Amino acid sequence: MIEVDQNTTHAPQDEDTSKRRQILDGAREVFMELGFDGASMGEIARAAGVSKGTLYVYFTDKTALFEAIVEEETRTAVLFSFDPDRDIATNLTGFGEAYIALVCRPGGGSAIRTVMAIAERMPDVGRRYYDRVLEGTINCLTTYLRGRVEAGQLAIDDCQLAASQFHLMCQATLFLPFIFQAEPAPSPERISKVVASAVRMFLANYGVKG
Amino acid sequence: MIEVDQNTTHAPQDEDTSKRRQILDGAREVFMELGFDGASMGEIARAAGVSKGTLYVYFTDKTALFEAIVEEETRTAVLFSFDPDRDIATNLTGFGEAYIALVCRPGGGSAIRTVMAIAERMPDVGRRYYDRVLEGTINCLTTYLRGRVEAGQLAIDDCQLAASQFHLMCQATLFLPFIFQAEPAPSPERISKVVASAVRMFLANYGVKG
Amino acid sequence: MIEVDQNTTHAPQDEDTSKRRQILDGAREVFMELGFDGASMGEIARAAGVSKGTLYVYFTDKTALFEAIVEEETRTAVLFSFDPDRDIATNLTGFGEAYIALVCRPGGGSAIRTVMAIAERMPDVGRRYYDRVLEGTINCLTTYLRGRVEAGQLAIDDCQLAASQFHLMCQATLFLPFIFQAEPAPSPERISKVVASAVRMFLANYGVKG
Amino acid sequence: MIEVDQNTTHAPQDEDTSKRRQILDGAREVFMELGFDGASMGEIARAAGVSKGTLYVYFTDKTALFEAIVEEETRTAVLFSFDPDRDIATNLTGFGEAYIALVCRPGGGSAIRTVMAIAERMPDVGRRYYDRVLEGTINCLTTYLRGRVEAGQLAIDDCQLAASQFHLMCQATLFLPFIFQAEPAPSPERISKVVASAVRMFLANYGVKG
DNA sequence: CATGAATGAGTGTTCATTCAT
DNA sequence: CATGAATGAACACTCATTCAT
Repeated sequence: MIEVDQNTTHAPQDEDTSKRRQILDGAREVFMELGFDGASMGEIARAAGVSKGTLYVYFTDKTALFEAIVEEETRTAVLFSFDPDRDIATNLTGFGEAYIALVCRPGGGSAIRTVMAIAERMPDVGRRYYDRVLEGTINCLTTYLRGRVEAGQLAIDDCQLAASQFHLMCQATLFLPFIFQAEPAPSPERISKVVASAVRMFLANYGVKG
Repeated sequence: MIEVDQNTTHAPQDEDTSKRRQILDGAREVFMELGFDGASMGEIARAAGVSKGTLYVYFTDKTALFEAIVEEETRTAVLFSFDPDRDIATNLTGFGEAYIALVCRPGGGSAIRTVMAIAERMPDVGRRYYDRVLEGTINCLTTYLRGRVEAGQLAIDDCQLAASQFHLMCQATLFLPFIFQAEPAPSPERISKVVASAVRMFLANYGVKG
Repeated sequence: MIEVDQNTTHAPQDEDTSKRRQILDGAREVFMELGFDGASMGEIARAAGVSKGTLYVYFTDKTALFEAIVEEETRTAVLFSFDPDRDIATNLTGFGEAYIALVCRPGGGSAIRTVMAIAERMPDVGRRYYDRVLEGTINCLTTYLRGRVEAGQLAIDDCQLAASQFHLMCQATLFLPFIFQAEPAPSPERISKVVASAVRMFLANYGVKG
Repeated sequence: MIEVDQNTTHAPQDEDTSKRRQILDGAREVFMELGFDGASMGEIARAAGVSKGTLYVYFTDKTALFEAIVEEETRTAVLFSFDPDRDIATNLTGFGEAYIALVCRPGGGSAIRTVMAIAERMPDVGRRYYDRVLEGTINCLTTYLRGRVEAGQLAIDDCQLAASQFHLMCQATLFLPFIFQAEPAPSPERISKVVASAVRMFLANYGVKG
């Protein structure tokens, strides 16, 4: 009758029980495909391979589960690196191509779409996602640019603005048609061309002449 | 006995019965605030000031009502004009500032957000909206640019790409934080500054030197 | 200002305005096909070629309209006649074949089915229909049989029972499979055979020997 | 306070969870009283003592629940037995009285009525019910008759037809008035008289003389 | 009288959530 | 802890009925 529970370490309060992982993975899949409202807890349970009840052991409600997914998404955001040994054009091109390939791959825009969709009703979620992922990406670039400015290789007044400009230019003709389902994912060649054009424009304006 | 009534037909088949307008207005409000799934027909009826049943007299189902809203949104899309008597920088600045003021005003991004959110499940709606509104806007600019190229005032290889680049650059640091609720609507001053920077960069690259 | 209404005879209180007829005809069609609950007033209005509102000018509600249909159905019930100049077998055969052909033709069982379906919830309707149509048909036969008994041509104790027996025997293997959609409407040949067998059995039992 | 519960599995996948039984019982009651269209899922839930949602755990929709009821009704169809040691008249009388007592008892015609009512819109349901219940009953009798024919005790050409004739004759003056609510359930005495008359007529025609 | 626009109670169905086991 | 049966509030949608014209 006495039950000695030696298994204290596998309690769900642990941040990463395998069950919790399963749920997060299943939930991401469903939420990203169907959006917050379109996703049902039943579907999520099925995708995660757990019972519906278990969902509520780890997350208080649908919203909390969704927030956890988005939160995680912000932590897994890809870090872009810049190689100081290579020239600016190469670094910008590498960054631009990697970024566009990432967001314009099938499913690549799901998180952006899903979070943007809910941002009005869950402003905190929207803001956190923007700050960590989009602004994070841009900040990465901002920091790189600032370094080049300090090294006298670029002439930029507002590096943050410049980073945002470059970030957006790389998407020209690519991201919006893709995410609105007006066009399929762009080919690597098309991406190269667009990013090359962005790099050219960027350096034409911010490059140090001579 | 004589009754002068030029609007004798109160039939719902009329394209613009006041009831139909009421419904469209109420529905737009609710759909744009809550998204397709988040909006309920009851809420829409309340917002429109009609009964739930009446909704179904004018629209076969929720989807049809939503599509009608989006359709209308594409028709009310603002047309941007370019004045051939003014110089390119002025025209670009005017376009950029008007566009950003439009989409970054409170509620200005709702349609984009709402349609983008549903684009995966309703690809036709997404595509039509993109084609008519976003591409429509860009095409407007493309045409203008092409004219200037032919007039020898600009040196652009791919005018469509250039238009998209400008269109996106104008949004730098503004639209994404706004739509993700990370920042409030930008001030006219901030818009001016960002658009001015975009114009500068655009002309630095595509302007004809001399 | 004075309006002399000479058209007093076409008011809806008249038992047979053409509008009333139209409605009854449309309603019969729809009720008989879909049953009381399955039929909608909208469908009936469409079938009758009048507006929904008009339905309520002539009938207080759906139930009253249904009752009027059934009532009418009882009045249009076919009268079967027996020819005293022909022999009993011929008369019974004629009656049997006519009756089965009537109820086993496509749509012929609709009234029976529809009224039977509602009889528990509208007992008056069920009883009246039974009394007037089914019992009416049997009474017709009963009267004929009674005449033959009095004429010494048949030996029947309970003529009503005998009439009902004959009425049912004629349906053997035909009506139930037909109305349950287990078999299509029987061929005239099959009907002949079954009725002939019923006549034979009937006379074998009730016929006067010698 | 002590609860003995040997049925520890409360899973709905079990073919006969008590909940499933409860639902079937409640649904039968409501469907048989009000018909398919007249019955509402809410009413059924109330009658079954479960929530509306639970209905959908066990049955995919209203139609499936209805079909399950009818299916079950066909399986519970009474089997009639004939005792070879007793004479034909006794066997026929036993069968006839049992059958009429069954279908003319209060509620005894509900299934027939309900299924017949829906047969046009759900032909499969109608056909299956007819085949299994009505034809099943008649086949039972057919088989018995065929045996007697082979034993030289009856002279019947078409045993199926003869069985159907007997089956129907037993109902004479009883079933139709009962199901149309024109008369209450018949007394055993009345049933006896009618069945006796049917047996007499049947043997007068098909009996072997001598 | 005839209309059909409008209603709102009601329908079948789904789903986030709870809880006994 | 994990389950999944059970719930009930909410949903999209239908329809008998009303009423201004």
